[in-house]
Amino acid sequence: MHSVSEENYIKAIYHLQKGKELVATNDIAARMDTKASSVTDMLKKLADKNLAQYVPYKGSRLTEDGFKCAIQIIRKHRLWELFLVEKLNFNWDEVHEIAEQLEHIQSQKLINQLDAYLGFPKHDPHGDPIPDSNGVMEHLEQIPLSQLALNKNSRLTGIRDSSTEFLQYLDKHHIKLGSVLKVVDREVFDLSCSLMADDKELHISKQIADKLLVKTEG
Amino acid sequence: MHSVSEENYIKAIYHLQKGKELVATNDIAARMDTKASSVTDMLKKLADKNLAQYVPYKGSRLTEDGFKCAIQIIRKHRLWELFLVEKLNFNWDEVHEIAEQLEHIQSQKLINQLDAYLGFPKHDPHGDPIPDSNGVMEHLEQIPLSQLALNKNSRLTGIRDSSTEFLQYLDKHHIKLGSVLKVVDREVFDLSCSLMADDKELHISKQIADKLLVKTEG
DNA sequence: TTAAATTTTTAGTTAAGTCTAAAAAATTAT
DNA sequence: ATAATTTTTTAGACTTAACTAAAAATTTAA
Ligand SMILES: [Mn+2]
Ligand SMILES: [Mn+2]
Ligand SMILES: [Mn+2]
Ligand SMILES: [Mn+2]
Repeated sequence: MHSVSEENYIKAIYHLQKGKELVATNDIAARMDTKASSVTDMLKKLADKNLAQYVPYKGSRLTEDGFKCAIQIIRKHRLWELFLVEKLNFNWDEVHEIAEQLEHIQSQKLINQLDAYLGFPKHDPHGDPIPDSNGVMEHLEQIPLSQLALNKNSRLTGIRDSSTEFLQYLDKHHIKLGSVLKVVDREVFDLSCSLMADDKELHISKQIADKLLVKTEG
Repeated sequence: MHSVSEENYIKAIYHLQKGKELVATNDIAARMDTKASSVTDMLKKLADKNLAQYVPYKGSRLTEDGFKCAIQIIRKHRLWELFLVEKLNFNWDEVHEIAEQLEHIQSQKLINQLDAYLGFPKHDPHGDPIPDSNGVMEHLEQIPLSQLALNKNSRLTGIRDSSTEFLQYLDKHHIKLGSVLKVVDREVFDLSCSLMADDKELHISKQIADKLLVKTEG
């Protein structure tokens, strides 16, 4: 159907589109570690195929078709990540690279069977929602820990950074999805926080607190 | 490491090499449904990379490196096929195309974990041997049913054709790996055979009998 | 509101992998 | 042994997806 390259551009636009009207060419180039001129070329192709709307010098956005395509790729990516963790004993910091490859395998039946095999899961190993076969996914009400009121109990439901480095930082401090987090103090100077994390004390920077997405408890 | 295209050529040479000293350029082209001129181009590249030995106008053969590479691709192909059948409820006639894609996923850990998950299987859904992580695979003593002596019991251990059409023919007649086959009569005229297949009578052409690989029983 | 800086596009190359058509080599038949 | 046929290679072209360098448009700053 679409080339691997096209799929990667579609995915990048999808992720950058959050909120914005139009996605800047340079932002796509930065995210994909490529040159802006290459992006422009591809945007024209995606526009020809009616996968993206392209306004020269202004930016681009996915069309209905492009959006559907993006959702399917993300569905595949997240199902494969979960498969690797649940069935093949991978750690959550090892799966992204492999899922980047697996998400381009073309077979509707494969992905639907995999979904069933995993029990129609709602979230991937990083807490991100998995679209169902109709492209519908859960929207979680979650806020960054940096915005959580003092002494309020919360549970970690997601993260804003799935890089190996960040995931390993969390592993090191025994923080995982579902961990109970409470901010007991927040420094006015640098907005760093003192936490109770699953009954263990921990002090983290604002930079980290921004990346921890939580749902308030009770 | 190697491109998908390179891997496909390596695999083709491997499969065509059986017995032969050198593989003909045209044979590779026929198997890959491409043109001989494209094959020549690739053979030069494989030779440059020391994956194949290329003798202009004579043919080609895999080097030690190329052979090892081929075995790893075949290991992946067959493990994925088994995964699809065993875990995702695919039929044996549906898995080849998908495995053709999955065999190019690059991750040593992935394939070793998959192997372990499947219980270090020795054979794929079509009876073909699966190389272990060192590239070692079982060599089965098996003969085509067309060469089996009359009234000798045998068991189906492999097939020489994994096309959807042939696999569906076998399904239709309830023949599967492990089926007990006995040739009760063979026509002198066309070498077609009357069989007892798992206690059911069946008459098959020589063309079919050539494709059924069996191991004699008792 | 003009000038400077930034962003984006265009133009021209490159590399991988494919193709067709023609030339060269090898094989087979006379 | 020569001719005809088949196989293989070469030459040149095309497509996709990159790149660099230069031009054009937009945004920001003076
Ligand atoms: Mn990921
Ligand atoms: Mn994820
Ligand atoms: Mn196969
Ligand atoms: Mn097989």
